[in-house]
Amino acid sequence: MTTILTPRPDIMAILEDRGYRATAPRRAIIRILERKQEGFTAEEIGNELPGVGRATVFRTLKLLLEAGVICRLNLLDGAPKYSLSRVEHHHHTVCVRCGNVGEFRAATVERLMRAIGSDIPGDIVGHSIELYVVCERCLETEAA
Amino acid sequence: MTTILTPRPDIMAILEDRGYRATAPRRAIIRILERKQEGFTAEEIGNELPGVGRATVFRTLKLLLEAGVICRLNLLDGAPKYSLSRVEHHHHTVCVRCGNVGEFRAATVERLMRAIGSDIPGDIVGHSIELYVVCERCLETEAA
DNA sequence: GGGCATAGTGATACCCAGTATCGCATGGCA
DNA sequence: TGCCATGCGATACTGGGTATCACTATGCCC
Repeated sequence: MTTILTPRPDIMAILEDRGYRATAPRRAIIRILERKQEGFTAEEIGNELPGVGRATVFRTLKLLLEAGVICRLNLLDGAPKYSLSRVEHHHHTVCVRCGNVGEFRAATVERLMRAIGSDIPGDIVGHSIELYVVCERCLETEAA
Repeated sequence: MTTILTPRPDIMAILEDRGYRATAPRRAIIRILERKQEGFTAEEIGNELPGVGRATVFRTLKLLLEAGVICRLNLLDGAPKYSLSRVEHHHHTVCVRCGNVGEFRAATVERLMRAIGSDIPGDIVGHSIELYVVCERCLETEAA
């Protein structure tokens, strides 16, 4: 096993650690989303696996979400998208033209959130930050 | 006109300025959401106005969204909610227990976002920040 | 390796938020 | 007062996600 060295070890192992079985549909879904670089929809995954039921795709994405392996984010119009979490805690950039998703980390953000927390009544349990951008690729296409 | 002094002038007037007619259903919807303090769903509005069609509720909410009179946000589970924008630019707190929505403003956030923008490829066109909280009321209920 | 309990599966029907369509109604201006 | 574009309600549809249910396959124990 070399998983100790990789930032994202065998995803199936993460689910097994949580008591879930390593079934063929789960392996297939994981294999596909491991290759996705830019966010994906449940439908996309389903389309690449005609043998796997729609319900199973959603069930598996839900497990991965709970395990923190993937995260769910909203495009500006509210359409949902998933993305592999490559680093522990991060936020997303979403291109408003092509929908591509990027990750960023900023320690300042976390510090700021804690600071804001002290000004707000109640307990802060989490936050979500999305940066809407026009990505470099889309800027180039538009310039042309 | 006293609109200059009030933070939220006659909402119907805002739509009329944008070329939309002041119809009875629109007035009714606006009258209801003006009284909502804590975020609301489209369904809620529809339920309070049995005479108004579902499509009209969504159409009107869309106009108000485009005019910046209300904003749309997502609960942790992705369920959508609307809230009246009382101040120009702001962010939301969402109680993960009861779903109530609050507003907050923090100049630091805006400065930070600009700072982060310079580290990110592409053009930043907007951002959305949601703080997930357990609100004071829910904390009290849980303590009891 | 074989048998078995149970977790997981696909099909299907359903739910909810939101949109498209379409013939009818109404606001606002002349 | 009449006209007609804008807006309306009803309805059917879409897309994302969940519940149900009879069947299947995983993984554990022998």
